[in-house]
Amino acid sequence: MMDGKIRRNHRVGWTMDIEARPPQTTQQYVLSQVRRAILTGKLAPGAPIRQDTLAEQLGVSRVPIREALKILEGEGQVTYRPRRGYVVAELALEDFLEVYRLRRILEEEAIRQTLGRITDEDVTRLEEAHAEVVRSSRIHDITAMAAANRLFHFTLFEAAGMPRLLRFLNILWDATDVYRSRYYSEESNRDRVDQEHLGIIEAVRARDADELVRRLNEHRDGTVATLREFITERQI
Amino acid sequence: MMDGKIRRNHRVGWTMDIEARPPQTTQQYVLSQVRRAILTGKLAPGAPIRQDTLAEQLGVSRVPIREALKILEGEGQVTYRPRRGYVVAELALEDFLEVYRLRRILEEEAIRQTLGRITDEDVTRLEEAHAEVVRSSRIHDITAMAAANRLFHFTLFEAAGMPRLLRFLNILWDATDVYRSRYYSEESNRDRVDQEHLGIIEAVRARDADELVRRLNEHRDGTVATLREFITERQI
DNA sequence: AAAATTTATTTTGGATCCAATATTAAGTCT
DNA sequence: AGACTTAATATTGGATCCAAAATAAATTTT
Repeated sequence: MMDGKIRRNHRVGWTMDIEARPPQTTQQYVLSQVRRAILTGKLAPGAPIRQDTLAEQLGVSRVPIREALKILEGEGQVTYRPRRGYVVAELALEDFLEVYRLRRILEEEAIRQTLGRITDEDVTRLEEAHAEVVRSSRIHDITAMAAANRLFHFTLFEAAGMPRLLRFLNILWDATDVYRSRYYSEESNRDRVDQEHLGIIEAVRARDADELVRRLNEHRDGTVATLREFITERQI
Repeated sequence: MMDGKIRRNHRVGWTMDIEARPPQTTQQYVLSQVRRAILTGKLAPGAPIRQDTLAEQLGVSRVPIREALKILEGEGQVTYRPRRGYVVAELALEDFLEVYRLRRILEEEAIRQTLGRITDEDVTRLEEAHAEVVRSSRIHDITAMAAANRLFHFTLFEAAGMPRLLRFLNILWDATDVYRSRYYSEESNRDRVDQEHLGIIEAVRARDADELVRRLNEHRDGTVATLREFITERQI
């Protein structure tokens, strides 16, 4: 085992793309980095998370690592067994379907609440998010598209003004982030998303709740059908 | 500030009632104690949580405290602001209503799933839980009744076999634990609960999903109506 | 050689120490 | 006195150190 001194290298030169100014606290920095590592597959599902290794890689001590891992545990992104440590959570087909089933219910609730109180500003932000989705879709920037897509949907969810519901939805979306990115890597899927978003915006503009719910369900079911295959083939 | 050595007194003589054998790790111990403190009102909503003080009281260092608080933050039991520390979460009327609204939706989903796969053993456990509710209700043991009541409902939720849904429900129940205990301190409320549980069991036995959902909603709405007043008077 | 046992190594959990920020108190100026 | 500035204190965040448990490797036993 190594035990050289910590260099806190993330304050100086760090090569990764986003993460412009480092977060307020180190744990937040660690949290975002571990999130990214899981998302990009650097930390693969089922892989144990060695605190020492991670600490060394990020140039921090183990303390902020542990606190960040506790948060991820709460979100179900990692699983924890006392004295055994943390493991990147695996998503069986069953779990995947549960996530989408819960999303269907909770998103309908959020959406209906939103439609009753949505402002023109919200609609504008929705359209802007959509524009960004299209833009990043065109240039094949999967990461940007995933982020923009999330912003698109959460613009609607946030407007509901239900913090716990929002938190649950975030957790559910996080759980399948990896797979969603895969979905966007197919051009046909990207085009489909763009198209469906248009229909969603239309329903929002018309303040037609039932139609909106219908379109969102359709939108969601489309991804589920495709992603199902990714999951099952991973299982083999 | 004091800084005497830690005595780890929770291994030896600790006066509190439950918590027979101490949990595997200190953070688990801390977690359960802080939970209890919030539940009993020792840590009142809005009150800042001083890590040093808490550490001294529990006879541990601040490290497990911090990890436990991170979990509670994830559950929304405490709020956190970097460099400012943790505060016991306050539940405004709005939040309270959100919790029950989400419970209504999620519990219906859990229940319907459960009814399709429930075993006779589950029903037996449900009846046992009910018996325990009645027993503790009779002897005016509010804490025991709250625990038994929770077991009663979660026997149904667990049988659904949906881990994320179960976790969400736990979070929602935790958020209003304090108020539910108050509800049970009224004898008439306790009797009402016992009665309604009988109806619920009946619907489960008959495998009548719609009837079960209806009864559960009624059951829930009853508490909401009463608890609403507790909340509003606290707000003043 | 395979199983069981012992020893060595790794890894986690917790305690203590130190630095940085936030909060409070004291002092200064108008 | 009230507002502003500066010093003192309290509190959090992070690093390091140590003990206990788990895992891996080596040894012994059958």
